[in-house]
Amino acid sequence: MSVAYLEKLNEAQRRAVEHGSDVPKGGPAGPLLVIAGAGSGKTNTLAHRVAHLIVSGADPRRILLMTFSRRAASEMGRRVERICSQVLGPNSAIMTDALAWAGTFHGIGARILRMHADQIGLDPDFTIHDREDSADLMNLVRHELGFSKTESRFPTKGTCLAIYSRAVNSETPLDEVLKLNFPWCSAWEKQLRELFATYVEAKQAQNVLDYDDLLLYWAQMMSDPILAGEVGGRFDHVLVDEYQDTNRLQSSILMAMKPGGRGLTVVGDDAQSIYSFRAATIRNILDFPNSFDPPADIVTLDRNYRSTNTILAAANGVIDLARERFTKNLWTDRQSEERPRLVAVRDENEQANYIVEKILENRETGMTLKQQAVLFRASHHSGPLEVELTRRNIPFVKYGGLKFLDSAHVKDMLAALRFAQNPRDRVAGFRLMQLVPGIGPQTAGKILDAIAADPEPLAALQEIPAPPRSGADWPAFVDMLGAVRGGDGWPSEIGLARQWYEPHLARIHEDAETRKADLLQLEQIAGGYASRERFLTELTLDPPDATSAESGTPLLDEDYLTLSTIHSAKGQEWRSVFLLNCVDGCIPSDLGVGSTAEVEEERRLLYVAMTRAKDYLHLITPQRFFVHGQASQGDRHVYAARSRFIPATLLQFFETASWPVVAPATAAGRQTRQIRVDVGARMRGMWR
DNA sequence: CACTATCCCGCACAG
DNA sequence: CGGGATAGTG
Repeated sequence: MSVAYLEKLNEAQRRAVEHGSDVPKGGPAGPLLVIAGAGSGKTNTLAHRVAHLIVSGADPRRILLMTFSRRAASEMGRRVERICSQVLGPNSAIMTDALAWAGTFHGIGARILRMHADQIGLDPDFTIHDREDSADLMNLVRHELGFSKTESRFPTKGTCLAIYSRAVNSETPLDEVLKLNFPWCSAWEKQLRELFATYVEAKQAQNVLDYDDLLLYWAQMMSDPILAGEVGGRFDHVLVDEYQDTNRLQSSILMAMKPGGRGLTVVGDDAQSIYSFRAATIRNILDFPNSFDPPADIVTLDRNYRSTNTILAAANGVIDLARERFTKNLWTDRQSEERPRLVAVRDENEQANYIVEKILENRETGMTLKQQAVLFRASHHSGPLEVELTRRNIPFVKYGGLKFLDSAHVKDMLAALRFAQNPRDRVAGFRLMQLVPGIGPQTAGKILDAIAADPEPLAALQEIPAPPRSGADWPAFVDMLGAVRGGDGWPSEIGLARQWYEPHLARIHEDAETRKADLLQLEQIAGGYASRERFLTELTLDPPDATSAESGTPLLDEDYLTLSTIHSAKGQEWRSVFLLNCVDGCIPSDLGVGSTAEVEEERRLLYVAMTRAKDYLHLITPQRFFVHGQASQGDRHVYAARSRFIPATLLQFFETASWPVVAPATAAGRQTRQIRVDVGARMRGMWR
């Protein structure tokens, strides 16, 4: 079959798209691995493959497409639809249910678990804990077991959860996880085991699942042959994007869904693997071909359509120094005279000034803000820049870091809704009750204990005598829960919760007014969902990931600059990219230099950042850093050196510069003189 | 027992 | 700097 849409693809892309086309009626082909380098048209190829399957007769309702984020899933859906409608006509009935099963592993897991809840002894009304909720529950259990008062310090709730999560996601026994990833916690193995056992029991008693459970329960479910057949048999084709960032548990699920690999396609790039902290392992992608007999077919996309040859040369230079590599270098025919720039500035404030100046210069030449982005390793690195952008009235949207849902008042509101949804959810109830004046941890705990055993916990709550010091606030609280639970439907019930909450908000927070605006925004968002359950689930699995300078979301037609962590920039591209803090300590992060594997991942992170750029790339190296943990105007600082991932041998790929450009030193030039010898770095170098 | 004041440790990336 | 444990007060 020769179809117009195939002609726009290059030879390798086309092989990936047409793989298995000889199988009749769009039936499942053998397993396929697509190694897709940065900017190689991966999303487009995958979209074409899905569309091609549909056009060839596959049922779109029987296609499962798993992406790394929800955003990627909906983008894929749009593209597939566009391609299909070109071929089949805009009103073709086949598309009405197009890609009903596109989403993240976690989102799909939640959906499958609710569908089969009764078959695996799960209450389908379960609520889902996000990471913070999970940590809170871990903390409750930690207290209960008396581990918060141990003589030497017991690991914090976050560390406990990280250990637990790592063990689950990497399918590794606890002792090994401790030895490999958390050696400083090894002494607590016995206590941790007890903690985790109690944590699991608590989750079950409370009818809550955490992120890991969505995968774990799904994987466990697949060990039953009947259920495995049912779930796996629901899909003819299973396609997974960003396969380099999946973990053992996810690959187990996949193998259980499609044991022979028929209908299975995975796409990824080992050079862009940056999620090992979530237990992702590139073994998944490397071992994929030989997990099957006969082995999977492999298609490699190594032509880059995104970046200029000079940017690509620099990026290839960086990744060439990686200890282990499995993919070939990318190539392009986009010629450019301009090499990427490596710019030394005095400190983070100068870095902000430099970037603002260049961004405005770019805009003068016709490049919109939307075509430009500033990337960074850690969310807080953009602090000084955000201040400067705000001061100069440059609109921006920031991805990554502190989120809308993390603020206390939003969490309070969600706790109210979640407790109404699932009154056995102790984390929600515990948080919520303490908002009532006169109720603290003790009272809240006792009330939760008292209602926990009752099959109708909210009814039991009505019967409980008001705590002595809570006065009229108690009946108001109980009434609110009843009203929200049995209220006149979604989304009006969120208004009931807000009306109850507002006086408490005003009492607890100084800046109640701005927080109130957030709650109204939450209510707006809530209106877009069909039910309370859907709202809570979707919000937990797909939290809004951007914050903007002004309150509220910026208008879509407005021009704005993108600020993003490198992790959140995955899969994206801009004409001009600036990378902040390209120095040792930031890239690699000083927290990530413990093992070779960690350092190698930091290198890939730099590679991912560099390959986001189409035409212009600036790596900024501030030479002086103000250290954390001092007053905002304090001047304790350290000197930083250029990232170790750009050694002298790679300087040939860059245009190096200092900024601001200074006049030759004069007697008065003392304050602006450039650093000529980084003595601090040399001294440190003596020991490495 | 709730609530506030103080001191100390540890710290990213995110579904 | 900010969460969290701890001490002190009403």
